[in-house]
Amino acid sequence: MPELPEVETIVRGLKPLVEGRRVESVEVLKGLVVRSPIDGVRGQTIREVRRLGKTVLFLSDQGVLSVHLGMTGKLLFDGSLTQHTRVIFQLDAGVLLYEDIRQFGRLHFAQTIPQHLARLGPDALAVSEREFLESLRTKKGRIKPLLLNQKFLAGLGNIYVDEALYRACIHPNTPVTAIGQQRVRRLLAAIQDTLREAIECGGSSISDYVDAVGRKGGFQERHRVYGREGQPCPKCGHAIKRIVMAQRGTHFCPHCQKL
DNA sequence: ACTAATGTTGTAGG
DNA sequence: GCCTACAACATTAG
Repeated sequence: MPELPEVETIVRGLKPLVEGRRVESVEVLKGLVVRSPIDGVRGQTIREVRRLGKTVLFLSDQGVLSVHLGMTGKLLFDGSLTQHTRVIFQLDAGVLLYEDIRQFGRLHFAQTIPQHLARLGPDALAVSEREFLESLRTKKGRIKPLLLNQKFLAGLGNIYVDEALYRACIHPNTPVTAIGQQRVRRLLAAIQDTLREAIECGGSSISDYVDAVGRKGGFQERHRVYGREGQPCPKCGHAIKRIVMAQRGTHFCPHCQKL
């Protein structure tokens, strides 16, 4: 799915298309992704589209529609219906489709920003060095699972954690207590550089990610470790290794990222 | 047939 | 409470 750069790309694409538009009707074709009623958006004018971590928020005067894309969720403006179209939002100009093959995504409508989103950590792009350092200092365990934890930092997923750790020369299994202040600073810089570059490229299209108008991203061509098992490290030429950590495929260079 | 896939959450055990 | 591993959710692709 959509991690921070992909969601950011979707939001930037949607903004000029749906802000100011009125939702004329909502049709739920298959309800698995909708766990609480979203009829409340009908008749609402979308004032703002915003990203919160990996969630897309549609703000109106009466409430908030939140869309988490799970692994295969898509928000498509003026797309055509497929067998995986789950929700149709008819707007006064154009149509917004929610599509989701695996249906791990979730849509909610509420008066205010939902509770579960209030528990998110600071946004990975916006967090200050001081906040990151102080929060990390109180944590235990290994660095990769910590970076995947949205309550610690919102926005990173499996691709960008591997890419950021590679750039910071930190082994994914490193105990967080073993990372000194300088290296923590370098890690945050690596995280934010990676995210900014990925946004510039329109995100990573690994399997089926596309933005709001159906365009693929380009950052997958710049991945240095993710999905590159056995291929040479761009820095030292050693073969990229793949292990399983935190139940996720984990890619790193055993020479550049030592424990 | 088996495995892995951009994510989150609940449960159990240390 | 914090941390880890595992299963579950549902579908597709190699």
